[in-house]
Amino acid sequence: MPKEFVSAQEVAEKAGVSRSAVSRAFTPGASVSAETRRRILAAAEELGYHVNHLARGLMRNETGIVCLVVSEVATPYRSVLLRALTQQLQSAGKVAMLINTDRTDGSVDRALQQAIRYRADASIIMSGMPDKSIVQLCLRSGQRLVLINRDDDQPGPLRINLDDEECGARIATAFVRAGCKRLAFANSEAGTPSLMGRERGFQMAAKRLGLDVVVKRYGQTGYEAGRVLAQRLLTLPDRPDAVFCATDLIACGFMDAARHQFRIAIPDELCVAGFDDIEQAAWSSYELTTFSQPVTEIAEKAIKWLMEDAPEGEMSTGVRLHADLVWRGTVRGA
Amino acid sequence: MPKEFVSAQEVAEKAGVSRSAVSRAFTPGASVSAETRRRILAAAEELGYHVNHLARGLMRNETGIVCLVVSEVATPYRSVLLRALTQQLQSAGKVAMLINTDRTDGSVDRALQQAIRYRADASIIMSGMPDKSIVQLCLRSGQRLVLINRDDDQPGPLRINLDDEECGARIATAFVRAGCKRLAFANSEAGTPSLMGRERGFQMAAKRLGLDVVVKRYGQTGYEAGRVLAQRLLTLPDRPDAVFCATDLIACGFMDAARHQFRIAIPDELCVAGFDDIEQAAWSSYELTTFSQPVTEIAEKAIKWLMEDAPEGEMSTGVRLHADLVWRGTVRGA
DNA sequence: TTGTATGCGTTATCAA
DNA sequence: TTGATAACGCATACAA
Repeated sequence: MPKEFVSAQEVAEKAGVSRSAVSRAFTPGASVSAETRRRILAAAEELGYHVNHLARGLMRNETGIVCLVVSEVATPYRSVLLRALTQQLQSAGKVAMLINTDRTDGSVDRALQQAIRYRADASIIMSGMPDKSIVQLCLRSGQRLVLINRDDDQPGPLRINLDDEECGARIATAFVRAGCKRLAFANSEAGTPSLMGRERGFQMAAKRLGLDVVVKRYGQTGYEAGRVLAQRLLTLPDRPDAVFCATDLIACGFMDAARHQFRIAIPDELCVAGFDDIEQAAWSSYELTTFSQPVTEIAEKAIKWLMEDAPEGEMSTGVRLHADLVWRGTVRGA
Repeated sequence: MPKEFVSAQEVAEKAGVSRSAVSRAFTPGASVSAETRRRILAAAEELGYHVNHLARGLMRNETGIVCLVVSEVATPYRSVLLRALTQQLQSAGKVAMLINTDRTDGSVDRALQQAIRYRADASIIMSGMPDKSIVQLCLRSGQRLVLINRDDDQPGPLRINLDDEECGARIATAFVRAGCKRLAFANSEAGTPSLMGRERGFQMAAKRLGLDVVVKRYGQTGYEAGRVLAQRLLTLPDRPDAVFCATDLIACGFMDAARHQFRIAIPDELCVAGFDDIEQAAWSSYELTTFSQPVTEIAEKAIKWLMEDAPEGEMSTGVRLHADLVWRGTVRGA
């Protein structure tokens, strides 16, 4: 039980070489003869030796650790993004350290401190916003930072965002083309830049098309919020005939309330659209028209950037990706 | 940009003390005077110093890292379990390293090798089964292992399982009490011990009650499998009037097909039950009667065990937790 | 190609 | 309570 891990020293002795030889045998591109290398690997295999990445990180100033900072991992969209990131991280030879944050103050800051303690090569932030000072500290320490869907203007980190405003505009046009007159936007109170961007784009496009939008905001971005928002929007004297929901989860809650509680037919009496394209959006109980988050592309951009030698290109200022509109059954006249 | 992390040495110089003093200031329970400690912490704060956990782990033979080995993170049940584990890990002062596995051969083994390379204090396996030899290696290295929902009999790791067979029996009884005569079980081809346990318990209890069970297995444990299984079961000459689905996702797919494609009323013409109690099971489009995975309890047991000083109690042989039956609307006569 | 010597940032031991 | 010194396991500059 209290037996320790086997070290390079033991392998060296068993293979009858020096420990530097062992080190070289496990370093790609190092200068070792084929025969020595073979003997060392055999000894290592037999002893169950595995390079200590902590010690290696100490020497190389590169740990291979990438911190993933995220709240609400259990949410469909978040977990899909998490999967894409960890998978691509692994393919790139890195390893993911997962840090859960909550809505409390300083939660993200504490996560980044953890990243620093483990000397992570980079951190990818999917929730919340870190304090400027800690961002500066990370940057000074040579750690790379990626912010996903958190609009921010301080230079240094790579910022990956979507064309949220444009999406809002596109779905507004689609609603109008479907003959809808009374537009509504069902948002959460979270007020993150992406959510507000969708709201803004939707509202402005509607105004351009000569329509007003009634906006309600409630709770978080989940199913329950959708139910409550349905309650508030569908009891209005001038009931909306088209609703753009800030997330798919909100849309699901909204649709369930609309159908089962208000007996409203979708899309005949009410058009609905969401955002994220979570798995449930494709389920036949919903068949939700929605915008798809380009998760794979997001993960690619993030990891490519943090693997680069000199990330000081113009890319580091931020990239804006396109979210495709996925036509399903909740908006008339595809 | 190429500026390095700040070390204890720099803090020591700034505070006018030795680096051992700095080390002690950051070690709970070490012997430092209040005044010295204050000065050191002030200097550290100003310089942005954070203890290097890699170096600390090297000395202490304890890294604080716990590896989470899992496939299909993006699945509702898995992501909820993942959240519970990471949260409780963090509360316990540990940090989670997430390793994604797939169905390919040796995937879990490679994950555990990664755990060894980073000298993880423990690994928690939620998917697949590692090879005996690598399990032995982990154990010999002093690494603790937890297997969640993977039945296995080799001693050493803590094994956490549910009372799957008993759940199968309980829902069989409920179906019979609801007046159902033609029982079916919708399983995946994955054939994991937990899935097979549910099938076995269901089947045996039905036999005791004088009924046969028609079993179909297809695909993985997701929504699509449920749709296909509905196709196969609901077109049978002697159509089932009660189906126990191995997972909630299968149940959702099954119900959607039953309702929208076969126009079958649930629960009037068909009773359905699932397993996991994922969030969607509570959505009003499903209101699925199901068994709830005691995720919090699972995480508690796992983390308590791997934090213990001497885990050599009888607990290490394995624990079996109880899954509650959550009554909703898809089984008649609650 | 190989071995020797040195350093990475920390904690533990010991003497003061 | 404090400081000097020796590890921890590894990678690399340098000499052979």
